[in-house]
Amino acid sequence: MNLEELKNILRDKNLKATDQRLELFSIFHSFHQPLTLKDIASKIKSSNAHEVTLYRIVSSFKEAGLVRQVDLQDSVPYFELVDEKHDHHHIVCTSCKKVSDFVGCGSSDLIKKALSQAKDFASINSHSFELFGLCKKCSKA
Amino acid sequence: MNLEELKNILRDKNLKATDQRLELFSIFHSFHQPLTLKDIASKIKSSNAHEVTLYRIVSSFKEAGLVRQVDLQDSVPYFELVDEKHDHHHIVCTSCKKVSDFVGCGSSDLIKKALSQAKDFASINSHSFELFGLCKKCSKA
DNA sequence: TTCTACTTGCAAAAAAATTGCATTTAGATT
DNA sequence: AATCTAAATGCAATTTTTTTGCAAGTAGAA
Repeated sequence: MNLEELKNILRDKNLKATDQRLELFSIFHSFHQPLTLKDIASKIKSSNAHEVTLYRIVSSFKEAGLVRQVDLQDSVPYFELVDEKHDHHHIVCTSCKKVSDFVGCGSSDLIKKALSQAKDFASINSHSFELFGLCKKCSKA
Repeated sequence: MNLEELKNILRDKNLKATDQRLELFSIFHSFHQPLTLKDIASKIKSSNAHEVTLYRIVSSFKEAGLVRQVDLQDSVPYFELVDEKHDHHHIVCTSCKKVSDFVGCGSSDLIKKALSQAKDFASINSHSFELFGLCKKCSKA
């Protein structure tokens, strides 16, 4: 997604394209991995964005469908850009917290299977799938 | 798992089998669905367990591997008993928060696939997989 | 029954998230 | 370019959630 597309999305949601929103978006974009609010605060500290503002921006991005909240079993919420194109998930090292990606969890078959089991559900709109283990470094140590 | 097995597990972890721990376990056992700390507090209110104690018990159960923390995208942490036997996951209605189960996400194949993609990872020990959608009631409304 | 380490209750603190309001600003309108 | 208005931000304060320290209580071993 480029700057113009971003501005259009924001405009559609009645969100103004402020410097801080653009900076936050570009941080997400350049790190493309899940970030905590503290991660974001440390990276954005050049400008003097207030912590409350980060909460509000992240929450508006979530509502706008730009950002998704991810649970990496680390007791703090992580956030990352929504990537519609890829069925993209995470592998997390429970020791050093390193995060790698993987693609293709085959969710469409699983969703069919799940709906056939759970007769009381009509449709599935999203899913989470994360793997937890040890990276090679931590595995040796 | 019966009472004796539970006591043995607690004993192995140097955890004493107190009334509150046994009651908390039986709550998890009888509801067998993910519960928040508030859920637990409301169900246990017969006895006068202090909120802090619930935090501590849940956290000790987590460390003991009895309980797992589950993210249902509801901004509060949920907890449920670990069920080693079943590869057991949740379908959550994003409207009314109803939770159903489904079994068999085929994680072993996915883990193989993921490890072949993420060359920097040695092993996977656990995974999360939850589906979010609409139950039939909310779908009609 | 006694003893000791683990547990709990209570109060308090720390951390995380939310809210109200005055000021500022993006971007539409003139 | 100047003006206007709804939305955004900063700041202070509050609320909610989670953690901590310590004295008193208790499970379970000796």
